[in-house]
Amino acid sequence: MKENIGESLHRLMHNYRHQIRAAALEADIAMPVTHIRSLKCIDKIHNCSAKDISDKLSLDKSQVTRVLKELLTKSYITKASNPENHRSQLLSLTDSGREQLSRIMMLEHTAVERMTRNLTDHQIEDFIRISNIMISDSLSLTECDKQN
Amino acid sequence: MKENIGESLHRLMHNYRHQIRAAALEADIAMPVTHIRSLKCIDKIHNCSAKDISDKLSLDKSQVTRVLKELLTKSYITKASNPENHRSQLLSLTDSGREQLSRIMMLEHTAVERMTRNLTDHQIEDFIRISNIMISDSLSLTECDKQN
DNA sequence: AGATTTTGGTTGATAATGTCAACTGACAAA
DNA sequence: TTTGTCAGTTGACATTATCAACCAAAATCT
Repeated sequence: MKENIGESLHRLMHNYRHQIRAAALEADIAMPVTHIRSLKCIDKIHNCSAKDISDKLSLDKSQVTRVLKELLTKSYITKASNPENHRSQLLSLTDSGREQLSRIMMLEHTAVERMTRNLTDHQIEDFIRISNIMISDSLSLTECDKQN
Repeated sequence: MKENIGESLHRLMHNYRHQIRAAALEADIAMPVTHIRSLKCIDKIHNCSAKDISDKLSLDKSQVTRVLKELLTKSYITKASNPENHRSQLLSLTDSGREQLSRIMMLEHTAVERMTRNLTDHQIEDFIRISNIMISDSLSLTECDKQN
Protein backbone atom coordinates (compact mmCIF):
# COMPACT_ATOMS: atom_id res chain seq x y z
CA MET A 1 0.00 0.00 0.00
CA LYS A 2 2.69 2.43 1.03
CA GLU A 3 4.33 1.92 -2.31
CA ASN A 4 1.56 3.91 -3.92
CA ILE A 5 2.36 7.07 -2.06
CA GLY A 6 4.89 8.14 -4.63
CA GLU A 7 2.54 7.74 -7.55
CA SER A 8 -0.27 9.49 -5.73
CA LEU A 9 2.04 12.38 -5.03
CA HIS A 10 3.19 12.66 -8.60
CA ARG A 11 -0.26 12.61 -10.04
CA LEU A 12 -1.67 14.96 -7.47
CA MET A 13 1.16 17.41 -7.96
CA HIS A 14 0.76 17.26 -11.70
CA ASN A 15 -2.93 17.97 -11.52
CA TYR A 16 -2.53 20.73 -8.99
CA ARG A 17 -0.03 22.57 -11.15
CA HIS A 18 -2.19 22.00 -14.18
CA GLN A 19 -5.21 23.51 -12.43
CA ILE A 20 -3.34 26.57 -11.31
CA ARG A 21 -1.76 27.10 -14.66
CA ALA A 22 -4.99 26.63 -16.55
CA ALA A 23 -6.83 29.04 -14.27
CA ALA A 24 -4.09 31.62 -14.71
CA LEU A 25 -4.11 31.27 -18.48
CA GLU A 26 -7.85 31.64 -18.56
CA ALA A 27 -7.46 34.95 -16.78
CA ASP A 28 -4.63 36.05 -19.05
CA ILE A 29 -2.07 35.82 -16.33
CA ALA A 30 1.01 34.10 -17.57
CA MET A 31 3.33 33.39 -14.69
CA PRO A 32 5.24 30.24 -13.75
CA VAL A 33 4.14 28.59 -10.55
CA THR A 34 7.48 29.25 -8.89
CA HIS A 35 7.04 32.96 -9.39
CA ILE A 36 3.60 32.80 -7.85
CA ARG A 37 4.89 30.92 -4.85
CA SER A 38 7.65 33.46 -4.41
CA LEU A 39 5.23 36.36 -4.54
CA LYS A 40 3.12 34.69 -1.89
CA CYS A 41 6.14 34.19 0.27
CA ILE A 42 7.22 37.80 -0.01
CA ASP A 43 3.72 38.88 0.84
CA LYS A 44 3.57 36.65 3.87
CA ILE A 45 6.97 37.27 5.42
CA HIS A 46 7.70 40.78 6.53
CA ASN A 47 11.06 42.00 5.29
CA CYS A 48 11.48 38.80 3.37
CA SER A 49 14.92 37.86 2.06
CA ALA A 50 15.97 35.51 -0.72
CA LYS A 51 17.11 33.10 1.92
CA ASP A 52 13.64 33.03 3.44
CA ILE A 53 12.15 32.08 0.11
CA SER A 54 14.73 29.42 -0.48
CA ASP A 55 14.01 27.95 2.94
CA LYS A 56 10.25 28.18 2.91
CA LEU A 57 9.80 26.89 -0.61
CA SER A 58 12.66 24.38 -0.66
CA LEU A 59 14.12 26.06 -3.68
CA ASP A 60 17.75 26.27 -4.56
CA LYS A 61 19.28 29.68 -3.88
CA SER A 62 20.22 30.08 -7.51
CA GLN A 63 16.68 29.45 -8.59
CA VAL A 64 15.49 32.11 -6.19
CA THR A 65 17.97 34.63 -7.51
CA ARG A 66 16.65 34.10 -11.01
CA VAL A 67 13.01 34.26 -10.08
CA LEU A 68 13.57 37.48 -8.18
CA LYS A 69 15.40 38.98 -11.11
CA GLU A 70 12.37 38.38 -13.32
CA LEU A 71 9.92 39.63 -10.74
CA LEU A 72 12.03 42.76 -10.47
CA THR A 73 12.06 43.43 -14.18
CA LYS A 74 8.30 43.02 -14.17
CA SER A 75 8.14 45.47 -11.28
CA TYR A 76 6.18 43.14 -9.05
CA ILE A 77 8.68 43.50 -6.24
CA THR A 78 11.34 45.84 -4.96
CA LYS A 79 14.70 45.08 -3.46
CA ALA A 80 16.14 47.25 -0.73
CA SER A 81 19.41 46.77 1.04
CA ASN A 82 19.09 45.87 4.66
CA PRO A 83 20.62 48.55 6.92
CA GLU A 84 21.06 45.93 9.62
CA ASN A 85 22.90 43.50 7.40
CA HIS A 86 24.45 44.38 4.10
CA ARG A 87 24.54 40.78 2.98
CA SER A 88 20.82 40.33 2.87
CA GLN A 89 18.14 42.28 1.09
CA LEU A 90 14.64 43.33 1.95
CA LEU A 91 12.03 42.22 -0.53
CA SER A 92 8.58 43.66 -0.77
CA LEU A 93 5.69 43.75 -3.18
CA THR A 94 4.96 46.77 -5.29
CA ASP A 95 1.37 47.87 -5.70
CA SER A 96 1.17 46.13 -9.03
CA GLY A 97 2.71 43.01 -7.51
CA ARG A 98 0.18 43.05 -4.71
CA GLU A 99 -2.62 43.49 -7.18
CA GLN A 100 -1.37 40.69 -9.37
CA LEU A 101 -1.01 38.42 -6.37
CA SER A 102 -4.51 39.04 -5.16
CA ARG A 103 -5.90 38.15 -8.57
CA ILE A 104 -3.88 34.96 -8.58
CA MET A 105 -4.98 34.10 -5.09
CA MET A 106 -8.60 34.24 -6.14
CA LEU A 107 -7.93 31.94 -9.05
CA GLU A 108 -6.01 29.54 -6.91
CA HIS A 109 -8.74 29.57 -4.36
CA THR A 110 -11.36 28.44 -6.83
CA ALA A 111 -8.96 25.83 -8.23
CA VAL A 112 -8.36 24.41 -4.77
CA GLU A 113 -12.05 24.63 -4.09
CA ARG A 114 -12.70 22.43 -7.08
CA MET A 115 -10.02 19.95 -6.22
CA THR A 116 -11.32 19.57 -2.72
CA ARG A 117 -15.01 19.76 -3.41
CA ASN A 118 -15.56 16.16 -2.43
CA LEU A 119 -13.55 16.42 0.74
CA THR A 120 -14.62 17.40 4.21
CA ASP A 121 -12.75 20.09 6.10
CA HIS A 122 -11.66 17.38 8.43
CA GLN A 123 -10.11 15.39 5.60
CA ILE A 124 -8.28 18.42 4.33
CA GLU A 125 -6.84 19.09 7.73
CA ASP A 126 -5.80 15.47 7.99
CA PHE A 127 -4.15 15.65 4.63
CA ILE A 128 -2.12 18.72 5.50
CA ARG A 129 -1.21 17.39 8.89
CA ILE A 130 0.00 14.08 7.47
CA SER A 131 1.91 15.91 4.75
CA ASN A 132 3.67 18.02 7.29
CA ILE A 133 4.68 15.00 9.32
CA MET A 134 6.18 13.40 6.26
CA ILE A 135 7.95 16.61 5.33
CA SER A 136 9.56 17.02 8.71
CA ASP A 137 10.47 13.34 8.78
CA SER A 138 12.28 13.69 5.48
CA LEU A 139 13.94 16.89 6.56
CA SER A 140 15.24 15.44 9.77
CA LEU A 141 17.19 12.97 7.64
CA THR A 142 18.72 15.52 5.36
CA GLU A 143 19.86 17.95 7.96
CA CYS A 144 23.38 17.13 6.91
CA ASP A 145 22.61 18.91 3.67
CA LYS A 146 23.87 22.39 4.10
CA GLN A 147 22.68 23.15 0.62
CA ASN A 148 19.54 25.02 -0.28
CA MET B 1 -6.31 26.41 5.86
CA LYS B 2 -7.00 24.99 2.42
CA GLU B 3 -4.63 27.53 0.96
CA ASN B 4 -1.75 25.60 2.42
CA ILE B 5 -2.43 22.50 0.41
CA GLY B 6 -0.38 23.74 -2.49
CA GLU B 7 2.69 24.47 -0.42
CA SER B 8 2.41 21.19 1.41
CA LEU B 9 2.29 19.39 -1.89
CA HIS B 10 5.29 21.19 -3.27
CA ARG B 11 7.42 20.58 -0.25
CA LEU B 12 6.37 17.00 0.10
CA MET B 13 7.01 16.29 -3.56
CA HIS B 14 10.39 17.93 -3.38
CA ASN B 15 11.42 15.91 -0.38
CA TYR B 16 10.12 12.67 -1.79
CA ARG B 17 12.10 13.09 -4.99
CA HIS B 18 15.14 14.10 -3.03
CA GLN B 19 14.93 10.98 -0.89
CA ILE B 20 14.58 8.66 -3.84
CA ARG B 21 17.37 10.33 -5.72
CA ALA B 22 19.72 10.37 -2.75
CA ALA B 23 19.05 6.71 -2.04
CA ALA B 24 19.70 5.81 -5.65
CA LEU B 25 22.93 7.79 -5.75
CA GLU B 26 24.11 6.13 -2.58
CA ALA B 27 23.65 2.79 -4.29
CA ASP B 28 25.37 3.98 -7.46
CA ILE B 29 22.19 3.88 -9.45
CA ALA B 30 21.84 6.98 -11.52
CA MET B 31 18.41 7.12 -13.06
CA PRO B 32 15.92 9.96 -13.30
CA VAL B 33 12.72 9.48 -11.37
CA THR B 34 10.64 9.43 -14.52
CA HIS B 35 12.59 6.47 -15.81
CA ILE B 36 12.05 4.64 -12.58
CA ARG B 37 8.34 5.29 -12.68
CA SER B 38 8.18 4.07 -16.25
CA LEU B 39 10.01 0.86 -15.39
CA LYS B 40 7.58 0.25 -12.57
CA CYS B 41 4.68 0.82 -14.90
CA ILE B 42 6.00 -1.60 -17.50
CA ASP B 43 6.56 -4.17 -14.81
CA LYS B 44 3.06 -3.76 -13.46
CA ILE B 45 1.04 -3.69 -16.65
CA HIS B 46 1.18 -6.76 -18.82
CA ASN B 47 1.85 -5.94 -22.44
CA CYS B 48 2.26 -2.32 -21.51
CA SER B 49 2.18 0.31 -24.24
CA ALA B 50 3.51 3.85 -24.32
CA LYS B 51 -0.04 5.07 -24.06
CA ASP B 52 -0.52 3.12 -20.84
CA ILE B 53 2.50 4.82 -19.32
CA SER B 54 1.35 8.22 -20.47
CA ASP B 55 -2.06 7.61 -18.92
CA LYS B 56 -0.97 6.05 -15.66
CA LEU B 57 1.80 8.50 -14.96
CA SER B 58 0.16 11.62 -16.34
CA LEU B 59 3.11 12.15 -18.63
CA ASP B 60 3.03 13.75 -22.02
CA LYS B 61 3.30 11.27 -24.88
CA SER B 62 6.44 12.92 -26.13
CA GLN B 63 8.07 12.58 -22.75
CA VAL B 64 7.24 8.89 -22.74
CA THR B 65 8.73 8.38 -26.19
CA ARG B 66 11.99 9.88 -25.01
CA VAL B 67 12.15 7.97 -21.77
CA LEU B 68 11.52 4.70 -23.60
CA LYS B 69 14.23 5.48 -26.09
CA GLU B 70 16.74 5.82 -23.28
CA LEU B 71 15.54 2.74 -21.48
CA LEU B 72 15.92 0.86 -24.73
CA THR B 73 19.48 2.00 -25.32
CA LYS B 74 20.29 0.91 -21.79
CA SER B 75 18.65 -2.41 -22.55
CA TYR B 76 16.31 -2.26 -19.60
CA ILE B 77 13.29 -2.88 -21.79
CA THR B 78 12.33 -4.36 -25.12
CA LYS B 79 9.84 -3.16 -27.66
CA ALA B 80 7.85 -5.61 -29.73
CA SER B 81 5.25 -4.79 -32.29
CA ASN B 82 1.77 -5.80 -31.36
CA PRO B 83 0.38 -8.42 -33.77
CA GLU B 84 -3.12 -7.33 -32.82
CA ASN B 85 -2.52 -3.69 -33.55
CA HIS B 86 0.40 -2.35 -35.49
CA ARG B 87 -0.04 1.09 -34.06
CA SER B 88 0.86 0.16 -30.54
CA GLN B 89 3.86 -1.64 -29.13
CA LEU B 90 4.37 -4.20 -26.43
CA LEU B 91 6.85 -3.15 -23.81
CA SER B 92 8.49 -5.51 -21.39
CA LEU B 93 11.44 -5.56 -19.03
CA THR B 94 14.64 -7.36 -19.88
CA ASP B 95 16.33 -9.40 -17.20
CA SER B 96 18.70 -6.55 -16.47
CA GLY B 97 15.79 -4.15 -16.35
CA ARG B 98 13.97 -6.39 -13.92
CA GLU B 99 17.05 -6.67 -11.79
CA GLN B 100 17.64 -2.94 -11.79
CA LEU B 101 14.03 -2.31 -10.89
CA SER B 102 14.08 -4.66 -7.97
CA ARG B 103 17.15 -2.93 -6.56
CA ILE B 104 15.44 0.41 -6.94
CA MET B 105 12.28 -0.87 -5.32
CA MET B 106 14.20 -1.86 -2.24
CA LEU B 107 15.76 1.58 -2.00
CA GLU B 108 12.46 3.29 -2.49
CA HIS B 109 10.91 1.09 0.10
CA THR B 110 13.34 2.15 2.78
CA ALA B 111 12.98 5.78 1.71
CA VAL B 112 9.22 5.60 2.02
CA GLU B 113 9.63 3.72 5.27
CA ARG B 114 11.64 6.63 6.65
CA MET B 115 9.25 9.27 5.39
CA THR B 116 6.32 7.49 6.96
CA ARG B 117 7.93 6.28 10.14
CA ASN B 118 5.83 8.54 12.27
CA LEU B 119 2.59 7.66 10.57
CA THR B 120 0.16 4.90 11.29
CA ASP B 121 -1.01 2.58 8.54
CA HIS B 122 -4.38 4.15 8.95
CA GLN B 123 -3.00 7.61 8.27
CA ILE B 124 -1.18 6.41 5.19
CA GLU B 125 -4.33 4.87 3.83
CA ASP B 126 -6.18 8.10 4.53
CA PHE B 127 -3.54 10.07 2.76
CA ILE B 128 -3.66 7.95 -0.36
CA ARG B 129 -7.44 7.86 -0.37
CA ILE B 130 -7.71 11.64 -0.04
CA SER B 131 -5.09 12.10 -2.74
CA ASN B 132 -7.01 9.90 -5.10
CA ILE B 133 -10.21 11.81 -4.50
CA MET B 134 -8.46 15.06 -5.32
CA ILE B 135 -6.87 13.54 -8.40
CA SER B 136 -10.14 12.29 -9.80
CA ASP B 137 -11.80 15.58 -8.95
CA SER B 138 -9.20 17.46 -10.94
CA LEU B 139 -9.38 15.01 -13.79
CA SER B 140 -13.13 15.24 -14.09
CA LEU B 141 -12.67 18.91 -14.83
CA THR B 142 -10.07 18.47 -17.50
CA GLU B 143 -11.76 15.72 -19.41
CA CYS B 144 -12.06 18.18 -22.24
CA ASP B 145 -8.33 17.91 -22.57
CA LYS B 146 -7.73 15.32 -25.18
CA GLN B 147 -4.03 15.82 -24.69
CA ASN B 148 -1.76 13.49 -22.76
C1' DA C 1 43.73 43.57 15.67
C1' DG C 2 44.29 40.06 11.75
C1' DA C 3 43.18 35.53 9.91
C1' DT C 4 39.49 32.29 9.12
C1' DT C 5 34.93 30.70 8.50
C1' DT C 6 30.26 31.32 7.71
C1' DT C 7 26.45 33.52 5.44
C1' DG C 8 23.54 35.62 1.75
C1' DG C 9 23.59 36.09 -2.73
C1' DT C 10 25.18 35.72 -7.77
C1' DT C 11 26.56 33.37 -12.02
C1' DG C 12 27.32 29.56 -15.25
C1' DA C 13 26.43 25.13 -16.72
C1' DT C 14 23.62 21.36 -17.27
C1' DA C 15 20.01 17.82 -16.14
C1' DA C 16 15.27 16.70 -15.64
C1' DT C 17 10.55 17.61 -16.34
C1' DG C 18 6.61 19.61 -18.68
C1' DT C 19 4.08 21.55 -22.72
C1' DC C 20 2.67 22.29 -27.36
C1' DA C 21 2.24 21.62 -32.27
C1' DA C 22 3.15 19.30 -36.43
C1' DC C 23 3.69 15.00 -38.36
C1' DT C 24 3.63 9.71 -39.70
C1' DG C 25 1.59 5.29 -40.34
C1' DA C 26 -2.09 2.11 -38.92
C1' DC C 27 -6.67 1.53 -38.09
C1' DA C 28 -11.81 2.53 -37.93
C1' DA C 29 -16.12 4.55 -39.42
C1' DA C 30 -18.69 6.54 -42.90
C1' DT D 1 -12.74 5.39 -50.70
C1' DT D 2 -12.59 9.31 -48.04
C1' DT D 3 -12.41 10.86 -43.59
C1' DG D 4 -11.31 10.81 -39.01
C1' DT D 5 -9.10 8.83 -35.01
C1' DC D 6 -5.31 6.67 -32.56
C1' DA D 7 -0.43 5.53 -31.05
C1' DG D 8 3.73 7.12 -31.43
C1' DT D 9 7.55 10.33 -33.01
C1' DT D 10 10.00 14.60 -33.54
C1' DG D 11 11.22 19.49 -32.83
C1' DA D 12 11.10 23.41 -30.17
C1' DC D 13 10.86 25.52 -26.05
C1' DA D 14 9.52 26.69 -21.02
C1' DT D 15 9.91 25.50 -16.34
C1' DT D 16 12.05 23.40 -12.54
C1' DA D 17 16.06 21.34 -10.29
C1' DT D 18 20.98 20.64 -9.14
C1' DC D 19 25.77 21.70 -8.50
C1' DA D 20 29.98 24.15 -8.20
C1' DA D 21 32.60 28.24 -8.24
C1' DC D 22 32.58 32.73 -6.86
C1' DC D 23 32.09 37.53 -4.19
C1' DA D 24 31.42 40.57 -0.45
C1' DA D 25 29.60 41.28 4.27
C1' DA D 26 29.63 39.59 8.75
C1' DA D 27 30.68 36.58 12.50
C1' DT D 28 34.14 33.89 14.88
C1' DC D 29 38.59 32.74 16.48
C1' DT D 30 43.16 33.52 18.33
